[in-house]
Amino acid sequence: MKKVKRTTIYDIAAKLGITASSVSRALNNSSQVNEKTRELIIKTADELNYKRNTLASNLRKGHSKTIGVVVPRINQNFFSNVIAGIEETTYQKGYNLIICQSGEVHDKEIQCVNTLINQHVDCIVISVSADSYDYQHLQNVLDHGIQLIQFDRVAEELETLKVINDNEQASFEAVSHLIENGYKRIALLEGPQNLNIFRQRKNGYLRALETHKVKVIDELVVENAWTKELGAEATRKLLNLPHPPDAIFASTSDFSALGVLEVANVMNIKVPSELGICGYSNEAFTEITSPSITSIDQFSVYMGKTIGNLFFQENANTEVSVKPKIISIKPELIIRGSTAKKG
Amino acid sequence: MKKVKRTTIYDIAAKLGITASSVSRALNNSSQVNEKTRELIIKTADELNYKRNTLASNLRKGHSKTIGVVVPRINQNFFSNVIAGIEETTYQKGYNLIICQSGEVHDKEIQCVNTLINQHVDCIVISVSADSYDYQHLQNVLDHGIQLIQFDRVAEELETLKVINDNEQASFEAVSHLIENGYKRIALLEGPQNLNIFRQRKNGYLRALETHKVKVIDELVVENAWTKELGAEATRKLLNLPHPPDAIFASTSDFSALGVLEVANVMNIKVPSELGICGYSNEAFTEITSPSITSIDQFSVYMGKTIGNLFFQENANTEVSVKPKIISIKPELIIRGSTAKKG
DNA sequence: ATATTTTACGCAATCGATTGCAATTTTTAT
DNA sequence: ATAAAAATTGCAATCGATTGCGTAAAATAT
Repeated sequence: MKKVKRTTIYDIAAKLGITASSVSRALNNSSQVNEKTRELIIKTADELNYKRNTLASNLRKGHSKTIGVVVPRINQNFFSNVIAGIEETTYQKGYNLIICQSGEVHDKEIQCVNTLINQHVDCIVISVSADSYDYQHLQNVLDHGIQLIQFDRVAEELETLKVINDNEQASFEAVSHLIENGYKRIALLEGPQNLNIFRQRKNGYLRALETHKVKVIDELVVENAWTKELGAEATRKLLNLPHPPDAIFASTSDFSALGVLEVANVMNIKVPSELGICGYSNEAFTEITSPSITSIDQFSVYMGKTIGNLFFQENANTEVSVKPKIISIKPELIIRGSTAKKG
Repeated sequence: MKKVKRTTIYDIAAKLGITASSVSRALNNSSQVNEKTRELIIKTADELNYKRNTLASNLRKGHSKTIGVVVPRINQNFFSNVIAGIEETTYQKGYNLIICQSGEVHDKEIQCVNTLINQHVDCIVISVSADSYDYQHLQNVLDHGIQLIQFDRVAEELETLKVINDNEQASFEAVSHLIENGYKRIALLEGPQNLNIFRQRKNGYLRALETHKVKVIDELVVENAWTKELGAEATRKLLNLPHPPDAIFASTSDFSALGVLEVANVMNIKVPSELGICGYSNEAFTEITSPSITSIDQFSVYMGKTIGNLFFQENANTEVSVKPKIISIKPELIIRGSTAKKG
């Protein structure tokens, strides 16, 4: 099964007693080939089970019709949804996706990016890993004339196309919602502050407090409560405080929020009457916990589609691109049982 | 930003007054190049920010170091996990993944496969879509000398490498578990029977009944209860039967099982005392419903890793491959609250 | 110092498809 | 029937890297 000689345009040409040029032209719908010979060529190509060698074609044409995607983890809901969205829009235009996962490790992220540059991808779509500390590798992408689109977690200082959520506003609305529902002492579980998204979410939290003239209490802000376990741990500490919070905004993820809920259950603290909980991401499970968890939907598949469309739109521009475009998608607060103090 | 001329081995050669051959050899760690010139070459390559053109390299070498993956949906837990597993094992050997989603549509699946053949991928990994009715396109992959690995949903009649779950055994154990826990009338929600996995699961169900001398009741077997909604609908019908079941095995998915649970709640039927529920896939949420749902873990990430390893293992064999290998992974029954009749 | 083996490097073809330009054939105009 | 224009097709270079073969240079042996 190894050494199968695949048929090339030369084979077709030979069989028909013509040149590979004509075959190539026929197969590419060039107008400069006779209709009858085209039909003949296509027929024999079919007979010989010809499949174009995209490698050769791309090498000659100088592009790969391929888009590289780098995400921390493929099998994380948000990312797999974004990827699905990208795939959907790009596939129909004949583009393929090469997927890499950085595993939240900066060095692997660099490796991935380099591989993609080697592959001559036409565009790299990336959401940086949590421990990224410098962005030389991304600058390098630009230097190689490769389109770069950052999404969600972005290096703000780099002038590239960006597709992001308006995290600040979403957080603002979530916390405002908590305040308006009568919660007074709202804790924040925050993520690594080197990532823009977590900074923004914190800002939204702070702005909401300020707007509603609620004092910020430092001990209610917990760093790096990222996972369910860390969320649970943070919650235990918070609820054992002399002045415990009456609501927790798990700005890091719904998993974290789930940790909060489980600890509340164990400690026999009633949600939502004694403790309000709001998560982030609108994972499927938020709907089926009891009570269900208020969360924020990021429209991840739509985000993916937006990325795909942005790429084509920018590519259509033969002009020098205008200033780096930033598309911000407004997330939606999904109100559920876990924040229904009044109700 | 468009027309960036990338540096090639010729540029490096020119700058150093040597030939591209030597540059190529140096960069490929060939032994037939002087150590000092190699260092010099690598140094200048670095200075000029050289990145190998993988297209050219692969064209010449006759392979692409790329593996194509076709799944119904990327953003379905099981599949994204398998993909993550494949990526992990293949990435470290320098292979890239091209991902396509068939969207459960046969024609798109064919398109995807053809694209991948064009791309000269070294291997195609596929889980066929639900409405696949013929497998000419897969035969075609083989005819082009491309390694083909089917997983989970496979065309059994095709002699290819396969990595599957032992669905039959898993189902058998799940249903046996229900019987042993005292459930007498066990309904089955089954999936499209053109897919091997659902046939096997049904077989396991039947074998369990037979083994425990329980009579099969036709009206308790419901076709195509695939999604949460369909699961719910089927449940409504089942529970309104003159002789309703006292357990439902949602062999299609945990989502279906979730539909069952929700309907049971609405109808005020107590789970697990009045109705046992078992799902399939061990989705994250099965753990957090109340009661939590008994399910079957498929070890999806591990499955992905197995696929990756199988590819390399087969590729190492320069010999003609032995008879098509089938690797079966034993799923694990995860017993939770929804089937604890006795407890 | 000469012969022989190694080592290092260059030459040129190759992978398969594309494309500018030239050559030929066909069509249309005169 | 002849000239001019248009439509087809062929020729040959090109994309960038790799590699078999040959030769020059260096290292080793005699």
